[in-house]
Amino acid sequence: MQETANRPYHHGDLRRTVIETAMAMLHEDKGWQFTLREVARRAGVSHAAPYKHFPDKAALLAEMALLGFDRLHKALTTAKPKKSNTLRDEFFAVGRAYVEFGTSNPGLYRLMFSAEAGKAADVHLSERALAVFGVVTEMLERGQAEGVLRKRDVRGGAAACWAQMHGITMLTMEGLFQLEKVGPDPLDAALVTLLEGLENQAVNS
Amino acid sequence: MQETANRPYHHGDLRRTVIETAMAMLHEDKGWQFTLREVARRAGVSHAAPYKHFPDKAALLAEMALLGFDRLHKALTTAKPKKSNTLRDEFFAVGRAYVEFGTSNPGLYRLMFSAEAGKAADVHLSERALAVFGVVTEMLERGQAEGVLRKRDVRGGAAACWAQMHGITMLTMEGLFQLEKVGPDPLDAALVTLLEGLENQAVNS
DNA sequence: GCTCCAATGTTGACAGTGTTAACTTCCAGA
DNA sequence: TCTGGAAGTTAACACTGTCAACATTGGAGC
Repeated sequence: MQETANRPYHHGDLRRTVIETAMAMLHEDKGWQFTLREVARRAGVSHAAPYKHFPDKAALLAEMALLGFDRLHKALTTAKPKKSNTLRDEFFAVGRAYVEFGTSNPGLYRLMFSAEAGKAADVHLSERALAVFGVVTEMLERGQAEGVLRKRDVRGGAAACWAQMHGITMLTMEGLFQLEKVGPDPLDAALVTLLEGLENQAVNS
Repeated sequence: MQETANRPYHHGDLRRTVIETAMAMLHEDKGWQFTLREVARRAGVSHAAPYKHFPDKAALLAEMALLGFDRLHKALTTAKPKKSNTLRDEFFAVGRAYVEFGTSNPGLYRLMFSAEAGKAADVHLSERALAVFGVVTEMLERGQAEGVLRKRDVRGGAAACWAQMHGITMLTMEGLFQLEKVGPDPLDAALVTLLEGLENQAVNS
């Protein structure tokens, strides 16, 4: 991108390039920090060019956060087993996919839940962000319909699930779940505990 | 602090003042961002003075994070009911205190779990940070000893608890738990679900 | 009591950042 | 064909973290 020789004056698709470059930089430094000027540099464009596409750095962050929620949503839905499996399998598949997403995109995941990104636009209240929540809710509804989970306000259970997965993810990212203090497989332990709190005790032995 | 007239050349206790000022600024902007120069300004001291007490901004952040863990630890232990209450009461008291701490110190809480603070020194692996984990572990051990909680590797259960509380706290801070999507009292719902996942089903009805 | 030194505070500089304004280039629609 | 506006550039501003060189001081050792 650096050869200024034959590069046309107009980039052509700078908006997308900026986002992609920023995403790539987020992947390198897990500190989820990147500089707008460096993004421009890598895109082979002057440092003020991005401002023709984003009013603000915060706007770019918000956009990226939304993109992150899209990807997370996709990761969860594709992880969900197609065949009519037991709810337990689905539960673990989704849970593990959630944590997996976070730990393999720590910078992006951090950004998605950071104050800077959320403040700009109401990222977290957007449909794209809440779609993730929807995946969990659907799963619980199915569980209740099948009688595997106890009948309760689904929303509360979904909140518990979300919180649990989010918590596990962040603590794993921080390296806290690799501690011997936390036992051999804390991720599974946490998921089991959560699931058993949701289950219908009368049915499942 | 701004009157340069009678202020002595040496501040006397700048280290503490810097930390306190930074803490105060953290409280104002929930964005957990503050600038070293502004801290110095408020402390009535030149912009380079803090460098005589902290090698780095990261070092200051790390120190503040550790202080945060101390405060959280204290908040949890003082919230724990003194009288020999039921475990359930203790559980809810500690859980609510945890979330309460986070939501009333969002900047500090964010800092405590941010990558920047953790990277510098191994903040999260320090005894002061793990003391918080100890509170949860103790609680679960008591529960198992009393037969209220099912006997299992305590560490896994403690991991689940910690993750759940951390998750609830962050999602609450983000305003996600004020959504109608999430039901009337998501905090309690999440805690109940967690507790019932830990409980010994044979004993409790 | 005096002296000197190390700790503490100050000043000035440097590179780098986000952001804006004024200017250029170039494509698309009249 | 002409032209207006979208897209990119350059130059500047105020700000940041950090460092080196300098100033001030309280206190340890004589």
